[in-house]
Parts: sequence; C-alpha cells; structure tokens
Amino acid sequence: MVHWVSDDEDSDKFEWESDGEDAVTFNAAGSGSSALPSTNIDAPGPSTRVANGNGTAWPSASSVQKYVDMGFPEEMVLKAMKDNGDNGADSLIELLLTYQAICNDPSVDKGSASPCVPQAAKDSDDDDDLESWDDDDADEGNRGPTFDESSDEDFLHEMSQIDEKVDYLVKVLGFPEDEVTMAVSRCGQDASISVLADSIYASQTAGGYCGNSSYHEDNSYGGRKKGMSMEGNKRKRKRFGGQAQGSRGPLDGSDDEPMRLPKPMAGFNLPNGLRSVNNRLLPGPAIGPPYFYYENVALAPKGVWRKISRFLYDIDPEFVDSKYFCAAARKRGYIHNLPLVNRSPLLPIPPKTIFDAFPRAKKWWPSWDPRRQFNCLQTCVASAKNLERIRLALTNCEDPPPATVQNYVLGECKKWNLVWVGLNKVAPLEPDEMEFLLGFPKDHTRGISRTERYRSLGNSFQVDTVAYHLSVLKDMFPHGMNVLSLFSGIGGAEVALHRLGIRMNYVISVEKSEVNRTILKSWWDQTQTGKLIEISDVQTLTSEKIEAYIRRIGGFDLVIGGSPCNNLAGSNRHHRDGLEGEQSALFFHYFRILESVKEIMGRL
DNA sequence: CTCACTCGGATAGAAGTC
DNA sequence: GACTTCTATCCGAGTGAG
Repeated sequence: MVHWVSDDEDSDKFEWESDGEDAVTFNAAGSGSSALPSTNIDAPGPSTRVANGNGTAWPSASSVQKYVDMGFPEEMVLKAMKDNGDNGADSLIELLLTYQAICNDPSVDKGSASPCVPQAAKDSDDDDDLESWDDDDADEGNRGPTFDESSDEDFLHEMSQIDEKVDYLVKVLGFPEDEVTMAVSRCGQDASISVLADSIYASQTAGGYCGNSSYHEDNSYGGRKKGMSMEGNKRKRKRFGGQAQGSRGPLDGSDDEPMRLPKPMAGFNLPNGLRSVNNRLLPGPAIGPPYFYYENVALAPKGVWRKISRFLYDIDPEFVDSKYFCAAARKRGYIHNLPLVNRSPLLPIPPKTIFDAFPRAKKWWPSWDPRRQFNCLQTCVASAKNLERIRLALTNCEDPPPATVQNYVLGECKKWNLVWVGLNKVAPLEPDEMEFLLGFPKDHTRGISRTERYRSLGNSFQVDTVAYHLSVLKDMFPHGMNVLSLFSGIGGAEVALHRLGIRMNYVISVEKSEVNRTILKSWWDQTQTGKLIEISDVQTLTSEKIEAYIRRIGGFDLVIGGSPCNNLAGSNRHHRDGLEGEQSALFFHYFRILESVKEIMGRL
C-alpha cells in the first residue's frame, strides 16, 4: 500500500468554492431522509458524548430498532449508541461493526463484559432470531469488564494498554498500523478505540480529527465543504487503482480525496491486453478462504469507495467499464481477492458496437448520430411523450436537421439509450435487447412486467465482465463450488459461473425482490442440478445461520454480491445519500456476513 | 469555464382486484 | 366503490475530464 503525505494548503478544489452556501440546503435535505438513524432522531446534545455517561440521552426505541433490524443485538446497539454519543450514524455503524468483529474474533477474549451478549429471545419471527453473540467457544479465560453496568467502565476502557488498542485496530479492524499510531498520537493514549477509529477514518477522508463532530458532515455526501477546519494539517494520502499517480497538481488536495478512477477504466487487465496487471499484493486479512467479490457503481460520491475499500481489507478496487466487454458502458468498481492471472473471457465474445449487436439499427441511423456504443443501461426508460417530442422536432425541420435540433436529439438519445427504429423515430431498448447486452440468456426476465424487467436488468451485473474476473475459479474448483450470493438480483453471478462451466453445488442466495427470486429460481431449475436456497432478507442471515449452512454444506468457496447502489448512483436526484443511505447501507451487511463466513470457516 | 455521464425516486392517474 | 397495484411522466446535481 503506497501512501504519501500531502499538504493541506493545496486542498481547495475550485469547484467547491462557488457553492459553499448550498451545503446548508443539502445537509438539511440529507438529515430529513430516511437514511440510517442519525443524530437528528435522538437529538443528543453535546453532553451525550462524554464517556462517563453524564447527561446521556437515551436513544429512541425506533432508532435502536433500526440497528436491531440490521442484525445487531439490542444490548450491543444500546451500548454502541452510548459510546458513540453524538457522532452520528456513520460512526455508530463502525462502532457496531467493531463490537461485532470483537465478538467474531476468536483471538479476542470475551467475557461477560463484552458487547457480545446473547440476544434476548424477543423476536417474534423465528427466522429473524439473532444468534448468541458469544457462542464462539472463546469465552473461557480472561474476563472482560462488565458491559451492561450503568458504569461506563466497559470493555473498551478496560483495554487501557495502548499496545492492545493498536493491536486491536490493526488486527481486528484492519487499519494500517502507521495510521493507528498517528491516531494515538493525535488523540492521546487514553482515547477509546472508537475515538481512534473515528480519527483514522477522518484522517483518511476529511483531514485530521479527534472527537470533532464535524467529521461526519465532512464525510457525508453533500456535507460541509471541505477545507473548513483543517488548515495546516498534513495527512496521509492513499493511492488507489494500482497505477502510478501522475501529476499531483492543486486538484489533488481535496480533503475528501476521491478515489482515482483509472483511465482507461479497464481494470487490472482485459482480454484484449489493453492492460496487463497480473499480480498484486493482497493484504493478509483479505486472503481467503473464501474468495469474495463485491461490486458497486464506480461513480459513487466522494469517499464511498475509500470507505468500502477500508472495510474490505484495504483492497484496491478494480474499476472496469463494461464497454470493453459489450456494446454498452457500465462503469463499476469490483473489490475481490481473486487471482488476476489466467483470466479468460466468455465465449462467444459479445459484439462491442451497436451495429454489430443490432444490425437492423443501421438502416435508420442518421449520419449525424456518432454513437457506436450505448451508455449505462439504467432502470428507467424514456417516456412515450419524450419520444414523440423527438419525432416532432425532427419532422418539423429539414434533413439533416440544424445543429440545435441535432444536439437536442443526441442528448436525449445518449441520456435514454435510444435506438433508431424508423424515419425520425427513436425508441428505448427492449428488455430482451438489454438482456443480450448484459450477457443474460434470452427471455431470462420474461414473464414479469415490463417495468420490473427494466428495473431488474438495470440493477444487474454485466455477465461477461464479471465472468472474466471469475474465470480463474474454473480450474480451481473442478468439482464445483459452494456460493453465497448476496443481493443476487436476477442472478448475474450465477449466470456468469454457469456460462463459465463452473458447477454450483450449493448456492445460498439472498435477494429481497420476490420477482427477482422467481427469475433466479426459474433459471436455476432449467439449467442447474445443484441446490439453490433462497433467502429474502439479508438481515436475517445471522452468523448462527451462516454457521449452520457452513456445517451443512462444508463451507463457502465464494461470497459474491453487489450491494444496492440507490444512494450512490448519480441518477438518484432525491436520496443520493452515500453509503449510509437507506439502501446502500446494506453494504455493511455484505461486510458483516463476509466477516462472519471468514471467522466461522477459520474456526471450523 | 464547458461538457458528458449517471445500477433512480416521487407522484398522479390508469388499470386491476375484490 | 374502495383499495391495491401498475404505469407513465416528470424531476437536476455531483463529479471528473478537458
């Protein structure tokens, strides 16, 4: 991992200078959203953050329940809220995951004091029973401090030895040791682990920080403008993308330094040899089993990929535009621990231009439409009125149309991925055409409403791209794989493995949408001989159940999934709230489940 | 500065169901 | 006729590159 030190003096990016006032509006909108519970619900005052509990505001039942619904025991949530004070939802999630990592780490002694308390038998739904959090057979031995005491002398504070804290942050949470050391020097040796973790995150995303609640504003999407509170700070900068950083002009100095997107966005390597990075050094905790593969939109708000990467063992994302695999762009980031050598593409190689994919389109394609590939296939399509406006604009002028009309029509065509289907007539791609472009078998989504088909396809993998990355598994698992598929959608991962000729012995699939589950099940029954187990809610996949599945099937070889992008995608005008958004926060379940699988498989 | 691109959401009204 | 479900239509801004 390469780091460099950058001077904050150069941190003012020009685009932030012109709209500073807008931040207030944005923050107001963000706080009013239904994202993860934040301080606006509990409205704790400044005094609630103190460690001794004086003036602690008791969290509301609804805010507690949100986290309980995510799979955290209520006691753990209450404790985390208490420790977190007014640091906001972002910090709270991290703290909860910290506790959970503690509970799942067999190397960490857990006494009655740890947050790993058994979940009270309170759930009405048996399927939603939360497992005991201290069932890892590691309870004997050292006893920790008492967790549920009214005193705040909890386990975190008991770990007063600085070495233990550093060890903890490095080994359990996976922070780089040098950053942990810097955080200790910033915050002092008495700082709690949660404060140190906050500080490290803040140093990565918003400059030096220690116990300053402004961190959350700086770190949140649309939050306070950067550079407001960190004058003179120096901080570490991380290089992403696995490629050399060229110039480091003034634009490099933003506080929330975006993860560099490679240009061309070709990932580590491509079948055509455009790039050929075939080796990399994975961080120790990232090395399997199991293999894992995570996907999301590349063009996420600032800081999102940095945080995702941090949770997923500091692995650099592989940013790939699927335009190198098919006739439509699809800019996505993939974090995985798969080997890079001996990748092979799916055959037949899909057409990479519109005309090759849809030869009929050439007939009506005007010479002034230069598109040869589609833009990203999305979940919504143009309305009929929109198409009619385009038709009228073209019929009411000469041929070729004047530049203004051309620009208007081209803009709409690019925005909505329209194809020419007649004289002056454009239309959206049909669902089966999207299936083709995305690498799915014909009629894969047929049978559900048109709107649902567009939505499901717009949310899916590009199969050829994913299959290229997964192709290295074929020789490694000649007798088949057991797969944990999270946020399966219409089964892009499963289709990719199938098309690679990889047998799936067991697939545990988690997908919220019933129509998507039906699509996957239907395809599975037609093509597979293995066992498919479908689960509707990722929140019900507790570590207890994961362990039961692992004992039953012998372990998972691959954990794969792309968590919801709703709150990350640029098309979302209403709730682009970042990783803490209502849907996109489910990423933390991916991390939770992956951690659980690794821990259980390491133990059994 | 301009330009290009983006796995979307809220709403009203239509259509379907009982 | 009340209710639910489905469909069509409308709605910019964040971000990076040049």
